[in-house]
Amino acid sequence: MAKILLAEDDESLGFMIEDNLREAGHEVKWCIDGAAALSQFEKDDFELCILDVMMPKMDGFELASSIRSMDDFIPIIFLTAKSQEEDRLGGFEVGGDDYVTKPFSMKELEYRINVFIRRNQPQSPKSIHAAKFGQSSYDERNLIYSCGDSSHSLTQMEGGILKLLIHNQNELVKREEILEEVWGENDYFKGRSLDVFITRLRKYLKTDPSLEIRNHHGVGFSLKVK
Amino acid sequence: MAKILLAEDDESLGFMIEDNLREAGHEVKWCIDGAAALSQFEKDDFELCILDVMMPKMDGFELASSIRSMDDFIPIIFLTAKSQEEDRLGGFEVGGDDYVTKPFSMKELEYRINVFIRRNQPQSPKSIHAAKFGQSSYDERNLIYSCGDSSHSLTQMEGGILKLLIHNQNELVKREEILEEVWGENDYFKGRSLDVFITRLRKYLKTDPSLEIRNHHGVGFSLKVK
DNA sequence: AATGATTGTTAATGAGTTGTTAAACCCCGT
DNA sequence: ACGGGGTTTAACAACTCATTAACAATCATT
Repeated sequence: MAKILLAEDDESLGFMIEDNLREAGHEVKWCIDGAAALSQFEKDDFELCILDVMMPKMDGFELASSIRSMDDFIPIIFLTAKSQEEDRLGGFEVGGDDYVTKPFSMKELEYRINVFIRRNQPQSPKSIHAAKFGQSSYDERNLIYSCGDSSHSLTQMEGGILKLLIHNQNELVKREEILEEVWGENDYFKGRSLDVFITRLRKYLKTDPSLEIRNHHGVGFSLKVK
Repeated sequence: MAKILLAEDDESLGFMIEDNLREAGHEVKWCIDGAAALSQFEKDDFELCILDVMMPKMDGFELASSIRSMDDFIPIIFLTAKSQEEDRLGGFEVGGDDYVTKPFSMKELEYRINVFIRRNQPQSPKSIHAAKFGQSSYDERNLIYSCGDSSHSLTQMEGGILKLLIHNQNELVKREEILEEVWGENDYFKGRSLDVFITRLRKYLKTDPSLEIRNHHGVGFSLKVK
């Protein structure tokens, strides 16, 4: 499910965590101290870090800030024996995302891991993912544009373009960006197709007076939401 | 910073949280029970939810799963007085992302909020392309020059020249530099075009009295910012 | 101050881009 | 092969904006 870096000096605890996470379908690299974890992090690509705070050689906070300096985004979860607040806040200060206080159950740790994994996977297959904009909404998965009570189902191309525009609403999206994203290629005729679809989208969006697709001559389009 | 829905039935605690979050720059809607929070959520667009677990009419978990059925992504943080594990896990089960156990410090809550806000931001690294100069700003990506509340959309050439001048504000930019950068070639006629665009830019920039495009005879131009 | 070169400004031109409609094409299932 | 939905191409109208022209103002050099 995810590739996880685990830094934990307690042998039996570390082993148990590693084992449980493997069981849960994750790929785990367990390091016995902070220094080992750091060099492992540099060598390999992980999706999530679980760091014990109290460790020999390099503690969890130090390790976290080293990791943060390399990767601004990877989720970091601390394991801490102390429950004093200053320790927890210290963890957030060095760029941690969460902490679990010992003793903890594997179930809780797994839930916390899943929160971040879910967030890193932009689309979960089940979700409805209906983006709202203006007085309308667009369901990307089912390609349905709705305004008020009326709704209209879009084609692949229409939907792809609208999705891009919504994702960058009030922002200019370059012609080439759209062509690359929706068609995968950028030639003269695809460009003319794009214009055709823009016309169609404008027709659909006419039901919502707060929306407007603007052209920026020679550059691209933007979806203006009043 | 973020638009937050707060559901908390304890009056004094709710007020204090609302006040603190406002102080921290957030926009907060505080609801006194779960039912009120749910109808508020339906009416408005929030970026994050903070839900007390124990509430009259509709408890936090119930509320959370209603919210989840509408929005699969919005971060949900629970406030819980109980520290029993089954309660925490229940929170994750209905789609919660985090919980804070009472009593907690505002600092800790804010850190947790920030974790999720930070994670929700990275979709717009492009919109920050707005450079300020004088009392104005120029959004390079969207080719929009704004001064005060008025704004004007520029063409490619206008934008290219202005960008160069802003990047070298109060510095002399040679004619040939501009021609090379914007047109890719440097002949007599492109030079005359440049002069035309300088005129246009001067017209736009007239709204900002602290700005002036100066000519350096036989050399180039500079954007003077007082 | 006189001269020629450079720059400022405005307006006209025209090449190229976009908007729109309609027809042709293509793919898929029948 | 046929039909239907979706995409692409075609054709033309409408528009935008870079360029050019034409002339005025300014500057550098003498």
